[in-house]
Amino acid sequence: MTLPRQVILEALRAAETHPTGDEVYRLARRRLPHISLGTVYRNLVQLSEAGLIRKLELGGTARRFDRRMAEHHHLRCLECGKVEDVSVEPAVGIEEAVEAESGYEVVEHRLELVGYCPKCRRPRGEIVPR
Amino acid sequence: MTLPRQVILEALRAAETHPTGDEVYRLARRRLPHISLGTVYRNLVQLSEAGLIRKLELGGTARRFDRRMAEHHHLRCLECGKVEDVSVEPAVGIEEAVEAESGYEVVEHRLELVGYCPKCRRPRGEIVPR
DNA sequence: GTGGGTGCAAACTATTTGCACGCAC
DNA sequence: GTGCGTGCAAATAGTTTGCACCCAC
Repeated sequence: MTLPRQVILEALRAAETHPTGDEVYRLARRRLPHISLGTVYRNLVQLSEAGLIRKLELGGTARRFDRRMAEHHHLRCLECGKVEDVSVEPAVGIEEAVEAESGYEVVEHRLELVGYCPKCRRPRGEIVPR
Repeated sequence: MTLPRQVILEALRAAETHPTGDEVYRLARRRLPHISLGTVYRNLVQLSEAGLIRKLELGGTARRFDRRMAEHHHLRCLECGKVEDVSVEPAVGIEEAVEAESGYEVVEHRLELVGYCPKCRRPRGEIVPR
């Protein structure tokens, strides 16, 4: 556990959000101004392989990283890009059901809800094509 | 509806899979050898905005496109990258539940299962770290 | 002749990788 | 001195965009 790795892990754990690699880089640079983007990505991969953080693959272009390890799901705002956790677990038994149907060995499932967060919601009745 | 657009749409509709932009490009080039990647992407965006195809944002690096417009979910093989449709709908009422909990306006939800397809599954009992 | 669509190439975003160096052991 | 981790920069993957041209109207 080197210093850059420590800083990256703490930055991620302190973050309210689910930062992208680039955001982690910016956070880490506050404490280590000379840290490189390569180091950040290498450590994010390593930390997620070590089971200390979780690598998310949600919609949108960038990957995000999550300090929570427990199984949970995500809610993403289409306007500001913020990603929040959702506590509901609606898909109990889904993996087994799909295994039986498809012949796949199902490892994991991911549920992502997308919409507009309270701040970015349009006032009622206003219809804006997006 | 120009010829390239027609070819792209038909390529996608004929495809068994959920091709990435690049795969659509390769398929389209069979009939239009001089078509450009830019044209393919522009038309994929346009077709999805016109509601003729669906743009998927699943895990993994590339975006995929889907000829099916009805709401459904996906099963992705971690080994060969293939993406199949899943017919189960386990998340009835989830959008409303999450709206009530979070204050978001939920537009859509996406469920993705990941695992290993019948071809890529390891034989029983063999434990291979991946 | 105007406008949308095209091919080509360059730009762009997010991520990964090659390489030389440096520090801990 | 060996080896892992680092900073830097270049490479890569996937997608988007600028530009000049062409063709239908």
